[in-house]
Amino acid sequence: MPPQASAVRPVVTEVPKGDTKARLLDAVVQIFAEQGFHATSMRAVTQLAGTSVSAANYHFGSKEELLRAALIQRSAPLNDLRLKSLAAAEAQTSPGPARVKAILEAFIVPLFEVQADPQHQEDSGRALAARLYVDPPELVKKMQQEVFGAVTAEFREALGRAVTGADQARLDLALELSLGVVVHLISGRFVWPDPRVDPSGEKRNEVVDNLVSFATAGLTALVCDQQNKSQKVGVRRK
Amino acid sequence: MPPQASAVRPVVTEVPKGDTKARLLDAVVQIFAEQGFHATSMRAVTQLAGTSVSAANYHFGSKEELLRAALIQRSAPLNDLRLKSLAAAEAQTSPGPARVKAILEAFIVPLFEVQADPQHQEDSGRALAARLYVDPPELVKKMQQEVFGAVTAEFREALGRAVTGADQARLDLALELSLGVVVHLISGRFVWPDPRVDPSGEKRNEVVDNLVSFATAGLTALVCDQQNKSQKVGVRRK
DNA sequence: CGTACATTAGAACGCTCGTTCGAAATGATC
DNA sequence: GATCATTTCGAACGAGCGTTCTAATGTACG
Repeated sequence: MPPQASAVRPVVTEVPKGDTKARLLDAVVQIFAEQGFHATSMRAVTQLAGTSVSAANYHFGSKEELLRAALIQRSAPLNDLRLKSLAAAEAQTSPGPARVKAILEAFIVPLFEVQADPQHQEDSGRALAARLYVDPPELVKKMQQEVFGAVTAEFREALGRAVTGADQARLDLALELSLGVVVHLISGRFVWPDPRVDPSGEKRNEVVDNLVSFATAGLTALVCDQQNKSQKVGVRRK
Repeated sequence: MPPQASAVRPVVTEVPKGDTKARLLDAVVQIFAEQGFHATSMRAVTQLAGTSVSAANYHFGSKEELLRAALIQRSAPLNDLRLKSLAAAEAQTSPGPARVKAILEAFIVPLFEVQADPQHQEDSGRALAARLYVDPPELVKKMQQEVFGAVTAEFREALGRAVTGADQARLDLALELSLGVVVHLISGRFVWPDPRVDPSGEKRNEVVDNLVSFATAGLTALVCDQQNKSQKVGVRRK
């Protein structure tokens, strides 16, 4: 960064100008997604962004506010895509509610599509969302609700419409469990097919398909098959 | 190991004597389960254990070794209970493999039974296991494999016997997803019925029942209903 | 040119972290 | 009682953290 000043100066362009804020947002997303909140240091973030910690605090005020800004920015396209997919699913079966599988599809698939957005080369958008569900609560839980709460509520209502008669508590539990499946798959524990042996992403899509099927079957079993209420499991036999 | 030589020793009792190691193990489990590895400090642990950081390092050498010792100690009863339950499930349908639901039951329910062990008043054993799947990988992943790997492999094989013909990759994925459901439910994100309004634990057991049903339905959908391979989902429509 | 403004970098602050060290306790053995 | 290993503790070290302060940039307008 220092020795280009004299130069011919063909453009300037590239990275440097006033996009420090943008680079900081990119960097914090990337590191936070990989490491979690506690392990994400301002120095690591600013170094990755090619700037200084004081610049970061100048623009965002604090580490927490920096992360919040990044979350809001990054979650917007995901939220849009989810809501659009949900609307499409409901329109397809209108009048009448969408099928359960279509709803879950609208909830899950966008998580793996935003990744394909060429704007953000990394798949850190996904890992970011997962971190939100995985990091120690107090700090991050509020942001999670702030960023995803409204959209999740929409899906909850859509599911309620799709499976009339099921009691709300079981549906909430089922939705929570579905969320768990997604989070676990995203949170880096699962080893995805190597892009080099799966360039078309076909195998990755198959995994997503299976994920949707798994969640649909599980949720359906809880909220539709009411007879399983009788065949209890022998918990706490003592 | 040192101070049992004198034998008789009717009193002394209470907390103080040579059980510093035990108290440290309790403390590190409790805090790590709540906060994760990075947020767990030696000072917090030793303060909770009523001793000093130097004592902890004297007994265990480092923070990492302390956690490893705790994990090994705490996972042993869970592993035992799981394997015993699995053996019982397989014996019940012998000859011939156990049913899928029975296997998953043997895998999941013990997580919620060790908690009832009066020896360990806290339910931190569960949260501990969850942390293992949720904390940033590098440090903890090896411990996870070290502590749970063998038993998980046993269940994988049992499932392979139960659903003959399913391809291994899908079964692995399904098992991974089932694990995800459990982890998510355990990891503190889910708000359990308050023990004060549910003293018998009945509602908690109901949640566990539903958890098993969910996982069974999801897993069955992936590895048994082979026809769902055709009705693909529209991922990555671009 | 000079002034005002926004932006950035570097140094320093106070704090907590894991670890280490030396000196007190403690208890068993002679 | 003296000796010795085991155990515990307080103090300190160096490192990293988030944040703040100050000075140095560059840029736009009079």
